[in-house]
Amino acid sequence: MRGEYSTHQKRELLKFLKERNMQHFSVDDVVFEMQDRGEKIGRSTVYRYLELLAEQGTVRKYTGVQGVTQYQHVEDDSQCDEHFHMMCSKCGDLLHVDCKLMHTLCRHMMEDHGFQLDPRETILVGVCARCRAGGEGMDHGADHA
Amino acid sequence: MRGEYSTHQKRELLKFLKERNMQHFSVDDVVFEMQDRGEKIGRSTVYRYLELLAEQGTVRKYTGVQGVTQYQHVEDDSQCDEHFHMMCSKCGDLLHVDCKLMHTLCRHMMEDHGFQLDPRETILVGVCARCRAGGEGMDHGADHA
DNA sequence: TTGCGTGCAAAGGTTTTGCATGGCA
DNA sequence: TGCCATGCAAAACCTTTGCACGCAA
Repeated sequence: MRGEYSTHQKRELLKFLKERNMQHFSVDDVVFEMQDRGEKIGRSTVYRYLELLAEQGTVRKYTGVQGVTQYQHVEDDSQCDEHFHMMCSKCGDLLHVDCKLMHTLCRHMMEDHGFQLDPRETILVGVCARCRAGGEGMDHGADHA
Repeated sequence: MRGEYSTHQKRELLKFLKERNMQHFSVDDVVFEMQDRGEKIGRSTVYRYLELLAEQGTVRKYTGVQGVTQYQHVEDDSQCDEHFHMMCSKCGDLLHVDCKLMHTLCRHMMEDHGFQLDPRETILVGVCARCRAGGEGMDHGADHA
């Protein structure tokens, strides 16, 4: 059965995940961070373990900018039904929105449109306050005039 | 300058787009449909022309399931600032939500969270009424236990 | 005739898979 | 010892790009 053994790579990856709880990252982020730490871990292993954790529910997968998969460790996702995620199309940052209006929206979509919204999968897209202010990340997007 | 000539491939592709106005499709959908029709059009041409139209604003690009780009022809998008799109995670259908609450949400996100929501890019994910009723498309999703 | 448009093939990037080796229990 | 886990390389995929030829104006 998969995920049975406790190995060095798994422990290191779990450490990384806990340090970055609720943050989003790509497989490359993991690989390079591990390299910097002097830890040896293969790309396939990262893919495979993150996939396993995603199936178990402690990690979420999103398709981010340019089709690159973003992962996010979620220690306790009981609260996540209550809020949404926003992604900045400029800098790629993933943010959380804790807000009563989200709950209202969910109920409304169901009652008036028959659509059962999934807050875990839905990502609101737009531009974050920092990028609107002309801050960082302005070198990314703008792929449509 | 790009997009100057009127060619056979462009006319055929435009015909396809108009027949499927507001529907979503992938490059493969186009290629195979054209093949079935007996029309010859190269994959690169489809990519290039859709990209051009996306820049001009008559076509939208979304990153869909498994990182496959989905395109959508939008004859008149003046209304689209006012509504959102929902994607059913079961059958993959893209639906429109015309609803005052969306406008409220936009304003709220800006005023209370400093986030400038982009209704053209945002897709609400969930399960549509038909699939909830146990209808079609139930063979797709469920990629996480 | 000019130069944009097209199609093929190759390259580019991300993710998956096969297989031999290594390591946990 | 048995079998899962790992890492490498290769394959699979989608998308972009280079280049020679075709075709619209």
